[in-house]
Amino acid sequence: MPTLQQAIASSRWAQTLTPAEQRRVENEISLRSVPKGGSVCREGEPATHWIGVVDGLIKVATVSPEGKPATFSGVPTGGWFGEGSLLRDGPRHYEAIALRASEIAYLPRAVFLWLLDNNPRFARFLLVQLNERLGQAMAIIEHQRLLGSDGRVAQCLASLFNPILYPGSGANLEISQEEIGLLVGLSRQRVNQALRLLQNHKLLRTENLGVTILDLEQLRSFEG
DNA sequence: GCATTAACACGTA
DNA sequence: TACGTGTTAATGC
Repeated sequence: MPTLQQAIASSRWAQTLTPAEQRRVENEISLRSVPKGGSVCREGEPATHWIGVVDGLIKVATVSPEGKPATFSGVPTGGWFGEGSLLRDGPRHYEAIALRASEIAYLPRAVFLWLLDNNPRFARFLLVQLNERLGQAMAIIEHQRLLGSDGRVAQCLASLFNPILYPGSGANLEISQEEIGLLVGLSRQRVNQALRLLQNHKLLRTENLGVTILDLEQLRSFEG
């Protein structure tokens, strides 16, 4: 169970803060334990907080009117999201579900905007993050319809390992094959098959609980 | 063909 | 014991 200080220290943007800014963040941030399958935030509700994954794994998705889920991306430990809805000051266009028991941090909108207005380094961090997300979205659009299941698994893992968005993770990520399946919309067995194929191509190594990336670039451009 | 569910054995925390 | 993994067989689109 992480403390407030550990939660803040694990976030890269926190290192841009002045002592005074750090104090305000510590005072106003809140932590919540979300059980596996629990809701982190709901589609349609007003965006009141910036949301960080202190520990765990969540997926960000929408549900179509027919009930079909569409996953945008997974967010592992160390990731922060929801800045788009905060900047627009509108309702969230997506929901977030915990894929495993997770510790989630909520930073109030007022503090987020205050940091954005007063700290250029924080603003720069946000720009880099937004730009990186845009790149991810483009990659999804470009590949989604062209790739088979193996390619989608490769893309999903490559985005989870994005060193700019999620610096803490390193080359190894603790994620079960079932969790990957939930992210990309495939069965565990099919994910297992895709992982073995990618392992044969020497792009990654499967471990007992998780995967180690050997070649992020090749993984990102894998087309099957 | 391709993916899914169900079922089983195996290894590890 | 509980969980994740590797594998196979039957079923559906």
